[in-house]
Amino acid sequence: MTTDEKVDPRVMRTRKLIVDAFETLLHTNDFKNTSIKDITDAATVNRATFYAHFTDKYELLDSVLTDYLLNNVQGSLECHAQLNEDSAAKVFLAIAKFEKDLSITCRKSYESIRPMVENKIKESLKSVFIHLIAKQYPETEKDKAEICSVLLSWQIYGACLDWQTNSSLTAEAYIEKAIPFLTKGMAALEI
Amino acid sequence: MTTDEKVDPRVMRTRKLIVDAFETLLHTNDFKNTSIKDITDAATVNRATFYAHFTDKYELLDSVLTDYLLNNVQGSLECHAQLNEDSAAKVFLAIAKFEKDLSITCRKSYESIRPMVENKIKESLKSVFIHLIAKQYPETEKDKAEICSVLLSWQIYGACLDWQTNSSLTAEAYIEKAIPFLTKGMAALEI
DNA sequence: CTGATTTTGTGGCATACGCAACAAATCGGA
DNA sequence: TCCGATTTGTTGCGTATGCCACAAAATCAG
Repeated sequence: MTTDEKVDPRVMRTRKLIVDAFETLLHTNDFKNTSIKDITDAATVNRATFYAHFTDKYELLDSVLTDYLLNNVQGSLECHAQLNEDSAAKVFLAIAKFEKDLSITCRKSYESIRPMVENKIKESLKSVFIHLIAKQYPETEKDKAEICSVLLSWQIYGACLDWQTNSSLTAEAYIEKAIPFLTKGMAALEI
Repeated sequence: MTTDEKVDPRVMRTRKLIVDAFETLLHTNDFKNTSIKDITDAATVNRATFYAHFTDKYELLDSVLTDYLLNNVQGSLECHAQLNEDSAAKVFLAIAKFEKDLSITCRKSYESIRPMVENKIKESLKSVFIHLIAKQYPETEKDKAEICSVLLSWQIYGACLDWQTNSSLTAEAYIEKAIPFLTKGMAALEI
């Protein structure tokens, strides 16, 4: 499944230098005021080399977010997970943790990257649900599975945002109250 | 004084990778049982690249020791230091600390590298004293200055070793008792 | 708005590094 | 002792990175 073509060690190394420097910079600098030169200087990498890896800083950010979501959100589910209250709750908690971590890691940048983060999260959630549905209800038509996944991802992200801004409950308590509304929607897959 | 020719960032980087990996390896591996491949694997650097930086692992060790001594022993003296009891004591304490640090850092390797360490320390001490003498007694003939420096360096290294193995005094107390013997020798420079 | 300055991409050329292969040297066990 | 297996240096070639210069775009001060 995972393409493990051998990668030149130099490529991995400079990529890591760039990503690490980027993440460190976001602790103290606003994303939108961070130039490519700032990043490459911090990474002790030539500016031209940056462009051999990423087209611009947005692609770099995207890559960082993708990696993190892959490891933490999609990784929060066992490979044999089912689509049910349990997995929905796990995903909710993973997203909540992800946003908290990110708001700390990126301090100064969080507001300017939030829209991109929101998109990435919903993409990631959609991907998770499509995968689960295809495994559990293989006969479901593609459109239906996609729409169901999109709706679930919007619900969960919306719930997460609401929890952060309006709720005084713990994440666990919040999702428990929200679960019924999610499962009712999922049930439509059974028809 | 210090030659600050611009160095290719790649050279600095891989050199640091090699040195860092080497120091880390010495925590757990005996120097004499550590192969070049062990070092380059830990450094994620190609074996051929190692030979572009060092001729063998002895030169690597030498380089590490030289750097450390330059920063810690020779650096323990102000640039305007005089050759007197005070500077001799400072150098003694710096060497004592150096050997202690090294015995911790190199755990498993300390015994197998000790002879090399001893030579490097005495070279470093000799260099320090020659420098001090040349500054303070510029008219001293070269041979005399060298001989005096050699004798001082052997005295001090011997004192350090004796303190480590036989003495229960603190380093500060030990050197205080030893100082008179050093200064008597130094006095011969004034003749 | 204008002009100056900074940032952004891109390209060519020089250099350092990765890789595979090799012979010589060293090591370790019958 | 000898033989197989590592380790050691070395080489040629392909690739990634560094460096420099340049023009276009973006930013900023007046």
